[in-house]
Amino acid sequence: MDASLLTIQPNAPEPIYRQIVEQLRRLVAGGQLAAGELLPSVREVAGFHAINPMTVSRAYGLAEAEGLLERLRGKGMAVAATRRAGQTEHQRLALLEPQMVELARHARELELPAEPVLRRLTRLLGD
Amino acid sequence: MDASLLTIQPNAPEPIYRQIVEQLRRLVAGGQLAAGELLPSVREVAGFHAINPMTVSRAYGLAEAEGLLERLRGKGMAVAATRRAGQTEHQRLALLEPQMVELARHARELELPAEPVLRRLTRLLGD
Amino acid sequence: MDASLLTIQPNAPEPIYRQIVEQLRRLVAGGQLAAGELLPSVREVAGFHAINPMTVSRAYGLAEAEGLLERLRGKGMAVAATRRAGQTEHQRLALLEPQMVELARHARELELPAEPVLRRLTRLLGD
Amino acid sequence: MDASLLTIQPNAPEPIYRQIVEQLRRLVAGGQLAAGELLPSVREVAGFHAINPMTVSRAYGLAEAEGLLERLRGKGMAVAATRRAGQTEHQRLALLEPQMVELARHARELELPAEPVLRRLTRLLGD
DNA sequence: GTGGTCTAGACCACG
DNA sequence: GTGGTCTAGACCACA
Repeated sequence: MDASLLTIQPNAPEPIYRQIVEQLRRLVAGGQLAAGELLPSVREVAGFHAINPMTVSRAYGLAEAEGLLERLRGKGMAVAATRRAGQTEHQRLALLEPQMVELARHARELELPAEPVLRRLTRLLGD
Repeated sequence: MDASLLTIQPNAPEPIYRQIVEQLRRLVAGGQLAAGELLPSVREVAGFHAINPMTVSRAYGLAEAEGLLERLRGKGMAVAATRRAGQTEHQRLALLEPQMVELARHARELELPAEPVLRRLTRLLGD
Repeated sequence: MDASLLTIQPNAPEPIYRQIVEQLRRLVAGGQLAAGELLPSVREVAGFHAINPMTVSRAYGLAEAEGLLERLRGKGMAVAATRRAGQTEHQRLALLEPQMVELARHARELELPAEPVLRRLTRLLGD
Repeated sequence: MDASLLTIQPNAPEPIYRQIVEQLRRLVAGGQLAAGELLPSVREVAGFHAINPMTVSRAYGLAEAEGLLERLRGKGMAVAATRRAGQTEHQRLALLEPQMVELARHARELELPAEPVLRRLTRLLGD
């Protein structure tokens, strides 16, 4: 995996370390990161995105704690071998559920009908 | 307007005062809060949702600073008279854009095709 | 920047947090605070002037909201990088306009001729 | 005296009742309101400026308390007979002192030289 | 170390 | 009745 796979927004309200952890979760669930695959080093990620190494380290640590990653001594962090890549589509969709619920609530507050929202999302998802 | 119009999630990562400000923005843009309409008092909102009055006051203050609300001395806060109720659908959709972009990015990270995401959202928006 | 650069008058009708915001505006516009410069920490300012940290925090937060300052996570608040230090003299003079208009109105109400007012101000500005 | 002599800014941070009291002080000191002169009624001022009668009443009450006005039974409020109209220029200038000091401080914070400030004020005072 | 959020409560200003 | 300001202090999040 390459450091450029991660998207970091330093000024987002979402803290950086959590941006990383959550992206890792999705990339593993979606199979873009296969079990056993080696992650870029803390220094590499930190350098590439110009962020504090401690922040990356913290993210890796949390991902390890939840069983997403595992530490390979002398080699770095890798996707945990126990992770079967690619959960079912249904399981992956469930990870998006909270965000979709919130989006729907906001659309309702804006008195937006479903149609334009779906049209715009169709375009965005089509990329 | 009634204090029950606001939805507060005390345990969300989003701070309460910002939840309020952002909901006000959407409710005003969507026309559910008309220009000139009086908002529930700080104490009323605080009591109803069992939060500290200062938290509500902070939200109202910020909304005033950005020109969304205005203070009617001795009467309370009202939607700013300069706010034309109900922007165009296009303008309201633009307020959802960042959230939709993020949702699409996450779906891509999960390697989810567009179809199941749109199907689920159609249901959620239909309510 | 040093905490002593700020002048706080605890008994002025102008609330403390706004005294701070407005001083920051002028100091940045005047170039005494350069873009990127780190501000004294909340605790430092609060301690130096014997006021509550939250009061300072509130001022910093508002200044950030209006794009004057930016948060450097873990390091503190700094003058926003987008702020070009030192606007033109004309722009800075415009920031004084409301106060000058009000002063002139009061002089007129007092039936004071221009001459003694200008003489006194010349002295005050000469310091 | 006519209600239109008073300038009211309902949205200024300065509370309305104090705007009135301070204007009365200056108009009396400057001689535009002569000792014994009758003021417009509370209702008249409130109606003309579209503000709450209680606010005007409070201002009149305070002005009476400090000996600026006096209540003439059945006739209304008048400038106190003991007020000699027109203090010396020096005394009137002293009433502007705090505002001039503050203006000078702000100019210094803006790194503005005396010359453009005085030039602008000359124009404003000349009206 | 940095700032952020929230609370509980006092007190003020305004109408 | 309304909102505003400030305090003291707890606790969290981030680097």
